[in-house]
Amino acid sequence: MDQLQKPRGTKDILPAEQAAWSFFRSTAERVLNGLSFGKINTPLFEDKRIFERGAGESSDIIEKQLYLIKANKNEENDELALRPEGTAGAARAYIENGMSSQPQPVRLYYFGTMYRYERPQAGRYREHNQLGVEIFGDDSAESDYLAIMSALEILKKLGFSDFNVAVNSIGCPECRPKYLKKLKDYYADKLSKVCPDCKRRYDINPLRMLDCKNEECQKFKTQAPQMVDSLCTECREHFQDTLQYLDDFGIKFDLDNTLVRGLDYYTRTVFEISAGNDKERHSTLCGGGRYDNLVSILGGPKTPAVGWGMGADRVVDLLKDNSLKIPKPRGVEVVILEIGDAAKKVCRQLFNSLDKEDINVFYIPSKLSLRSQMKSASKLGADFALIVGQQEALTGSVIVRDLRSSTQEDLSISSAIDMIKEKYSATSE
RNA sequence: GCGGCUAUGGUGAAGUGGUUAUCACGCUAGUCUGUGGCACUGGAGUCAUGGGUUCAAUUCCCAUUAGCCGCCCCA
Repeated sequence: MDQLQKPRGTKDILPAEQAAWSFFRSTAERVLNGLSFGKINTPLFEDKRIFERGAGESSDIIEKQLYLIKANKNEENDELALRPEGTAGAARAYIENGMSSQPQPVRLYYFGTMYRYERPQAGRYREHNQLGVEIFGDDSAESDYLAIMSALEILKKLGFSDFNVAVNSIGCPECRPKYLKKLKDYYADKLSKVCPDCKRRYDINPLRMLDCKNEECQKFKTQAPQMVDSLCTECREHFQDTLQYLDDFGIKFDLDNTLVRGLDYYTRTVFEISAGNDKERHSTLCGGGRYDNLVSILGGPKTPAVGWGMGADRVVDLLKDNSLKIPKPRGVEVVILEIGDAAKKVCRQLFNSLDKEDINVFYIPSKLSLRSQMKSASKLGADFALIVGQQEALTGSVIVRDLRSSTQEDLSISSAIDMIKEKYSATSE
């Protein structure tokens, strides 16, 4: 038979990698629970209009990357789509579950897979895991700060110390169009001198022109109008407040007037976080911003909100690359080796008393030689082997062998139990 | 979606237009029969898939698939 392979851009997460993943998840949950975020799970797929309306039909994510699905083979329409991001679904859930009548702000977080049809590369998948938070119902800069701070806090607790935080404000539907017009007016008579990429950007996404690395374009960039100078009063004040919070709490950031996000629902604050050595932000770890109009676009009450998404796969990769300390899960701690039926009774007793103490004991009687049983014990990765054979059964003793140091001693049954108990009560947290 | 590079046992690597395709580690079976990680002896690869060129292809060519890099975009 042909061997089939996994779909492009997906991956298997094997047992060896699970420790890093659960470290990421448990750290994130601890931090977020501590900041009064509540966890929410939403469906993997939604009515595709949820995404279209929120992210914007012309955005790359919707236009080119959306996975459309049919409910079944006979279904004509593909009105469902795999979620390409988590915010729209969370906003839909906020509305549908009447969370607007709960005490505001409502702080939510989620963890799950996202789907985007695009060309895979390192740190870029068609199915990837994302951790995200959303804060609904507060338009103050406090929440912008809380959002950014919570992301950094998670990264710090994971052991990272060096990242880039880029912040910008892209204004609101009032002031943003005015700025874009200014920018295009500025470039209008320079189009012939600008690089081909920028010519293209002029129509599609003029803000990207500010980000051009081409040499010819540099001289125009410095003179170009800046978004921050074009913000309306409310937006400017909100942005200043946000930056003030970051300053006050000693969060280092770069103002980046070229920072724009790929989803249409963003307003005002936008930010991205990348690893310290990734100044260009080729591989963003976390990106987000404010989206004050999304809830009403999806048919809910006018509700300001801010949130972010974090690429779990990228963070986990980085954990491994930086060889940060990842707590190991408890495996087998003690193995009981029974040689001959005479030892059965004692072995049961040992198993029961250690199992009760929540020690991970592996006890499956085997007829194999002591030699091969020792081999298996070694392969199980146990710390201790308790060996009971004919002789021990007769004298009521047990051999306690420390498999790490290869030392062993002959103890009575009760002192053997006590010794093991002590080992694990002292070391286990 | 565009351009480029790559593809050899589980992993990492050699290598060749022609009889049994190397090496390390790992895995596995056994020897040593009351003591593991040592030692020794074995085992496992249709050289990504499908075509083509050739007397002959793992080695050359094409396509497909997948991975990686750049662009685009983003998590």
